[in-house]
Amino acid sequence: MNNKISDNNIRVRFAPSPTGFLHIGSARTALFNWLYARKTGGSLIVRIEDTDIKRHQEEAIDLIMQSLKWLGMEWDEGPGTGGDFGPYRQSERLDIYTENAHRLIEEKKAYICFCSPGDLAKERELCQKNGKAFKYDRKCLSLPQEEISERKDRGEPYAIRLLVPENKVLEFDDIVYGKISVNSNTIEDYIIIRSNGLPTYNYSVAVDDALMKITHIIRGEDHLSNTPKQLLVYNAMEIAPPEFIHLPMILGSDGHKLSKRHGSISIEAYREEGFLPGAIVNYIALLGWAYDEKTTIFSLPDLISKFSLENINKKSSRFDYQKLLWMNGNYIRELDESTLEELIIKEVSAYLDSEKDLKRFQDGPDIGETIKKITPHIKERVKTVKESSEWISPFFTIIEYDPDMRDYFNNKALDAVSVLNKIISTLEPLRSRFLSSDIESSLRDLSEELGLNLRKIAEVIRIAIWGKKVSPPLFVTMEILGHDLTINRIRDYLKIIT
RNA sequence: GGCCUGUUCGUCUAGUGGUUAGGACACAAGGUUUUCAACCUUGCAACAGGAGUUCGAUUCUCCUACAGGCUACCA
Repeated sequence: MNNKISDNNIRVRFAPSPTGFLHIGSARTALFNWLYARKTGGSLIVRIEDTDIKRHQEEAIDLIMQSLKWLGMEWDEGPGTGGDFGPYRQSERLDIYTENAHRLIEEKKAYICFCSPGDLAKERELCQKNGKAFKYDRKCLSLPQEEISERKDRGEPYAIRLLVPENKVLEFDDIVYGKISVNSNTIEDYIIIRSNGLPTYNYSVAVDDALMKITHIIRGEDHLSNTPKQLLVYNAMEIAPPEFIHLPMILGSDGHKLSKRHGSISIEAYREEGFLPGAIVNYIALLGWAYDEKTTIFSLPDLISKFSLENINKKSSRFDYQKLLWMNGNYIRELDESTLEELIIKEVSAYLDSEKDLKRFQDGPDIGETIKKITPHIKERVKTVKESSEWISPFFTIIEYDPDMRDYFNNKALDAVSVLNKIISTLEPLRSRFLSSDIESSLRDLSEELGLNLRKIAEVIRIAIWGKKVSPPLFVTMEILGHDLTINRIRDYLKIIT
């Protein structure tokens, strides 16, 4: 995809399992891998871990890669991209796993197991009841060779287990979490190849990382406890393990695992909600990483130049939608006008098409033109692109006055009817020059004449022409609406309140 | 249950053996203002608890509590 800047051999990988959309947590993992690769001039490998047939969804692969690209990340090797260490889908590497497993059997580092999952589950349950830790009892380790051959020939299903050495200290130095050491006795002879021939995660991941010459494994903290098991595979294969960098988890606002009940968790959903990729990247970069004591806004190039593994922290963080919103508002304000216009045009057009309840004008104002005019005035008022529809749609639709807007002025010491009539006569002469500056000065004059402050006058007009208590800046709004529509809406409103 | 990990304002975080423990979001008040925002000012608010080491611990060690992860023929 792109030529390596320098051949320093740093190789990192992002290895999603295609079970759905790319979600927040995986996106952060991908981001840190990508940043590290770009920072060091190394390579980012994308590998699809699709060995779970039940949960596998073919479409998810594309969805995930689309989201990565949308966020601004590209990779150097992967499915569809190619590379010297492929294939990059585990489902296409099955032979590699079984070949290696059989070699391990020959080397007495693994063995065949005929125990049925059902029996094992029963035993496990029993242990749990008695409060004891279950560990596979190696029943099949001592099976005579003839029996193994015989049962295999009979077609009896079997799995392959890794022979875990006894009482060995498994140690690694995680760049984030420091020295981690576990006694091998706490690990059972876990299955590396299931009876259906497919490898299990802890085995295939280690085989692939080893064979793909991954030098730095950057992944979620949920894999910290799995690492010793994978170390066992490296040891068995006699390959030196890579560096490990575990990232603190991203939790929901209540401190529990991020899930749908916390709101949107997929990057795709945030895209649809009108979030900008830069804002999302900026926000998730700050979950578990900080550059200094004050900087919060980072462009992609900033992140690349400032990122370092040493600044990753250990504490899991909670996803704060409010802060993401704030961040997004920030990015919207910083966006150049024409890009923002395009986004808003797309959003508003889709909105007008999809909302069947809206009554659109037959030959209403031009969407593109209108949005160009109003964008500078709403860009600092919206936090997502999606919100722009609410601010803009009354330009193109017949407004409905809901009941509390109808009698809004009833209990106010303000004669709305007479004020509105005066406003009409003030505005009518402006027909040929219906510009916000002229509108404003005429209304200021009127305000003085009536001894009524501009705020009140604006309030009446706003409700009459917009049907809401909140609108984009009023005089510009009137200008864009145009003389006739403005006057007509005021007249309509008058009819309703008299 | 066993194993592994973590704990600074409500949230994201900075930080150090001696600091008025800093910033950001959120919240509150004020300013600006045609509404709402944006913007500016100010405020609120934290070192989980207990022992120890030390002249001195938020910082180092241990224990407890709480939280998270792994403990599958899921990844």
